[in-house]
Amino acid sequence: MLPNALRYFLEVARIGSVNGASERLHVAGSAISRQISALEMQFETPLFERKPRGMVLTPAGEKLADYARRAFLDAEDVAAEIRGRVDTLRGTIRIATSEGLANVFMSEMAYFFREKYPEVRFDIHVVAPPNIALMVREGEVDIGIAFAVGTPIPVHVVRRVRVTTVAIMHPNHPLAARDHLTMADLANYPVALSTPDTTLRQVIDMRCAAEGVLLNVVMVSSHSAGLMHFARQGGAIAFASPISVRTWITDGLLVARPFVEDTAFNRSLEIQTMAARKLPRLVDDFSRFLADEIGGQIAL
Amino acid sequence: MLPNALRYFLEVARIGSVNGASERLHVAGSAISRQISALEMQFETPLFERKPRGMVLTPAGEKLADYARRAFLDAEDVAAEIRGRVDTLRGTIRIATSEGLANVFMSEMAYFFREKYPEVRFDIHVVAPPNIALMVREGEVDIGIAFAVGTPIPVHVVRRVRVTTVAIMHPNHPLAARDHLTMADLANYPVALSTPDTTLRQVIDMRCAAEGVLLNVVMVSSHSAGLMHFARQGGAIAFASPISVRTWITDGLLVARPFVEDTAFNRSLEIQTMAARKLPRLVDDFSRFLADEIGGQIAL
DNA sequence: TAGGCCATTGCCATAGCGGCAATGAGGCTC
DNA sequence: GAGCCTCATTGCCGCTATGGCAATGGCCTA
Repeated sequence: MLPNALRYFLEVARIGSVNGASERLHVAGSAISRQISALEMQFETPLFERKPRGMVLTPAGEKLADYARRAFLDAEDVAAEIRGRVDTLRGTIRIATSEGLANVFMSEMAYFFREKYPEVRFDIHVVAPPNIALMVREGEVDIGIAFAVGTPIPVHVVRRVRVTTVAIMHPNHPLAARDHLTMADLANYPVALSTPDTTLRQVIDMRCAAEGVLLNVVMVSSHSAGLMHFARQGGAIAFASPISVRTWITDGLLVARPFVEDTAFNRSLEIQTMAARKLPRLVDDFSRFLADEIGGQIAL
Repeated sequence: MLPNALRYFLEVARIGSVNGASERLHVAGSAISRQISALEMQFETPLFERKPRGMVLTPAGEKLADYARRAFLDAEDVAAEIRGRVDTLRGTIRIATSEGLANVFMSEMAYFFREKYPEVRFDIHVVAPPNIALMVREGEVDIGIAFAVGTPIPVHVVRRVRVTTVAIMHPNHPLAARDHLTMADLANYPVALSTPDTTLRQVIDMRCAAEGVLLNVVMVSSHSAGLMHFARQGGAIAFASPISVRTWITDGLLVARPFVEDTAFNRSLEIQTMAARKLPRLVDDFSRFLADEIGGQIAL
């Protein structure tokens, strides 16, 4: 459907070397090298920088790669459509998100969406937050759901919503009686934190630094669901965004207490799709559905 | 850049015959026929209906053609971008519109837009109204500006605005003293109409029929600018939408008087782009600019 | 019924593509 | 600092796929 040159080019961009792409594509490296040269001739500019350890895209190459990725995804969708499959309401939605969001939030969203589209299948990739936008950009997933991080990956943000951070605790916890908390309030109680590479941890650290508070950290985990269960058993106070724990709160298993002065140190939740990509009908519907849902939750 | 098969396919779709495409592309008809067969093999479905007088797309073929057109335009844009030309603010915007809109409205819009982007060039195609959406769809122009007609051409409508119809006359015309008019008011004066294939004429005819009024028609022309000048000289009352005559009104050369009960028999002005196409930066800017402008004029 | 326009098919030449092996450039290690 | 390893690139060769030409058969029109 699309010329091999573009396929090779894209694979080299992904893998970072001709030989690597050669193995993966089962095509001789020479052939790949030639096709890329041809493209560079055609555009009259180098598409890769030749580094000693492989090849990395030049700015021009980035542009072409963006185009090629779009074109391939688009072609796939069209082919599926023409073949009669996946016309509107059945199909797979590929999502990349972080562990904290995959747990409650994505489960809920998937559940509700499937009430409208029972034939939908979800492929949920739980990956490190900085990789989410990358996967969206490379077309490995259709939708990324992530807390915005200072990275300027050029993806399309369908919606961005500021979410607060709340303290999560057992319903009988002494602080559960309070309406609002400060970091200083927590200093006397054990807390459970996520690892420093998470956005959640970063806002908590910033807040502590700002208030000059040293927390009594009894658990650090990269698995937020584990932290929540730990808090549920009364072991510590944990932290989360409201949407990450919604059902647990409404079920009364945990209580969430907001912090005073909640405007600072908040995160932005983003729904991301590939820039300029024509989304398949189903994916588009889901992205709108998500946008509506988190739009409604912005008030909490 | 893209496979020849798609180029051939698209040309056959455009022209409607293999032989026609053969001449145009300087490629043997047999080669074209083969490539199309190959595509049909690949998709396991016919893309054309073979009629005695040529070939017309099947629904599956339509889908593929839409894709191919997008891909080619997109590829062109990317190529231009990579080559360094047309990065952001210089370039050509191709527009299809009707004669009535090309006259005052497009001139104004182009003029104002060029104040922000002095390097812009406009290619304005004045065509019969039903062809505007077709040209947009086939990618022959970037933007279509047209009054909505009951045709279900699948293009993307950036904005749709209901526009009223007003009577246009010399400032000294007796009816210029009135605030609002009915069709019956006009019956005693000579009027100038556009040809029956225009949307403007259609709403006027409908309005006359509804009110049971027979107009004193002294001129019919397919050239709306001529009708306006005729009105300006006092020869007759003409008709237009407010945006089509704006500068003439503000300059005091003509006066426009609205009709009572203006909700019925109005037209919708549409700004159209190719469905699901990634617009070049400049074109996108202009479409937003237009949308803002006509959005602001909806009140008139 | 003859002629014209249409797409398709068979046959052939060739340009383009991919495989293999050699070359050369640039780090890494001992 | 010498040898080795990992790269990408180039020359050569075989093959596939593509395009040109001419012939065929279907369908409509004069």
